[in-house]
Amino acid sequence: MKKLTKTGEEIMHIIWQLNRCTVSDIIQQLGSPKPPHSTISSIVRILEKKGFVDHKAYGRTYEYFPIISKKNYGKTSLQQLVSNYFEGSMDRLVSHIVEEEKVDVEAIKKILDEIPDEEWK
Amino acid sequence: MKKLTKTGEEIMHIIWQLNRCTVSDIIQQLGSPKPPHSTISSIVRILEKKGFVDHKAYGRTYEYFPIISKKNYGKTSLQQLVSNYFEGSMDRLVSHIVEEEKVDVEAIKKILDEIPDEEWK
DNA sequence: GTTAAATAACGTAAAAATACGTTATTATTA
DNA sequence: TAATAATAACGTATTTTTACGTTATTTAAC
Repeated sequence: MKKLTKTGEEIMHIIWQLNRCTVSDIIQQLGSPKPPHSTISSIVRILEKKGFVDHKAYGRTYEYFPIISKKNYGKTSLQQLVSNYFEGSMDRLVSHIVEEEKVDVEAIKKILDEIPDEEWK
Repeated sequence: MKKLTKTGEEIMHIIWQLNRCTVSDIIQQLGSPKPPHSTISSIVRILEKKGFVDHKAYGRTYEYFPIISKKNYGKTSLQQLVSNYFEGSMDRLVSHIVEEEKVDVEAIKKILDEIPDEEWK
């Protein structure tokens, strides 16, 4: 799976949220100053070329929709991060989170307890 | 902190590992077919421009070294990932890891138990 | 209906990343 | 030491990303 660039990722988040949207819909979500329509248009076209979105034409207007889900992209990114910065070990990542990210151990234990048995692998 | 591109990141990993190195040192670490010296040279120069490495000149040769640590970059990347794909919550990330990444709950509990008290925040 | 404003995608300019040829200097060898 | 090979950074060509101007179509207003 190709990697999103900074701007591409920003726009993808909006597309993921709206699910099906035109370029104008995307611009509406962006804060001021609003970029020109053409700017967002070309970013979306590149996202399509890279395989992140596809479109359906309604008359002259394109409605874009994601073909790679946010969940899927996030999952892949996580795996890549772990592979690159945590020796490929999710265990190490968890250690890091507890030791460096100020996440309370008890909170995590509680999370673990809330997970139904069937998902325990 | 600027984001590494795919190639940039690949080279950074080698620089992190070697710690101080010339362009030739980097090429030596790369598998065949070896890219031209000039290719790696320009990637490293861009890494320097972006603030990931700096260099010290020894005669005509530059010795490069990281000025952003692997640990630091990984940490920042993790935070960004969590912010973008796990609602900014490390807790949610941990849930995901347990539920979707086939990491055994008992293994994590063991990790938690091994962390000394002082680090429990 | 005709004009004006809004909105569409397209093409392309500008900037950044990728990739290498070229040239200069250093090291090797005969 | 002269010729050759190896190795350096630099400059630049190519591709990709970023960003908009332009033109065409649609919608709104009169």
